[in-house]
Amino acid sequence: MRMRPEGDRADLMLARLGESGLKLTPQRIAIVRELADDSSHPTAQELFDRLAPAMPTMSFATVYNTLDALARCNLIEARALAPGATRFDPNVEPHHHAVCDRCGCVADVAPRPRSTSVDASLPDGFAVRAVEQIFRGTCQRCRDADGGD
Amino acid sequence: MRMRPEGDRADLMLARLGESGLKLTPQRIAIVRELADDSSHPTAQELFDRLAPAMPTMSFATVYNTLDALARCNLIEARALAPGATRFDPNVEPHHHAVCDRCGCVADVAPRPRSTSVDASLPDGFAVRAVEQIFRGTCQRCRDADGGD
DNA sequence: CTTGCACATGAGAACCTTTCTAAGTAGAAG
DNA sequence: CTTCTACTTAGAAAGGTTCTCATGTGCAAG
Repeated sequence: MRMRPEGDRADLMLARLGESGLKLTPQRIAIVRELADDSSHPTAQELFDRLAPAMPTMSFATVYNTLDALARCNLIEARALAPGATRFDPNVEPHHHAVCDRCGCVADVAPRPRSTSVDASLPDGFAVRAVEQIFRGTCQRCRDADGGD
Repeated sequence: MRMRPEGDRADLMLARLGESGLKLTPQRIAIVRELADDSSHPTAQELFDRLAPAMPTMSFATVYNTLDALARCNLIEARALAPGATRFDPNVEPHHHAVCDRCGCVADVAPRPRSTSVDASLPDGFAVRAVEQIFRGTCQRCRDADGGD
């Protein structure tokens, strides 16, 4: 994974969306641009709130429809990292997550080379597609806040 | 982890609940007995449905309150293994999960000895409390069904 | 140009999951 | 018996997600 100039990933996602036979409507373009370079793992509500000022008539249905279409094209992944709202991740390369118990923030964690080897005692006949790791704990900010107030 | 005679784990959980100053009401006893020896990771709804025939007046609030109390006492854990309803797990020893993409069933996976060593590139200052692993894929049943129909 | 069609959108309803509230109940303490 | 506290209940309310359906838009066919 290397650095990309801004907008590059959004353009790539839009191109792939188009190739899949989906129309590049203003709403879809706005959602893709909002999400493409965002590593904060936003919820549908958060995306909607950010887009609302620029597109006041957009509805939740469109946000969910677009996120669903992006997920089908393997351009984003929907993640259940904690109870509550689903989070959407534009990073589809294998990687893991650190989730703060207190504030709920999510950070990407690079995979370890060996973490793909599956020698765990899986159920008989279970065909593994992916291995997800979630590191639960407390982020720097929350630890600081804890000591401070 | 070793085999336990039936009811043993339920009794242990009830004893601990009592020690925590909580009353052992019929509702709580029923919920604990239903959950204690169940490794299917049921949702609140599933528990409610199973208990309803025996306790027709019980409400969801009681199910959630009890699950919350059990979680606070570290007798169960609430898990977000997929988008949708939270699942409740009576196994509080460190372990991982295999989740079927198709039917959503969940099976426990014994932890690997080395899997607790955290040499991943975590965010600066992140204090790890626990490492969760989720193996995503397809269970035997769904693979068989796929070939069969 | 007009018509028809397939696809998208928008607004709100509907649905599911979870939490909250108000009122009632049971049991222990005095 | 009275009082106090904890618990339960039913339903309302609050999030999150999906569905419905009328409307709109762009394109292809006629």
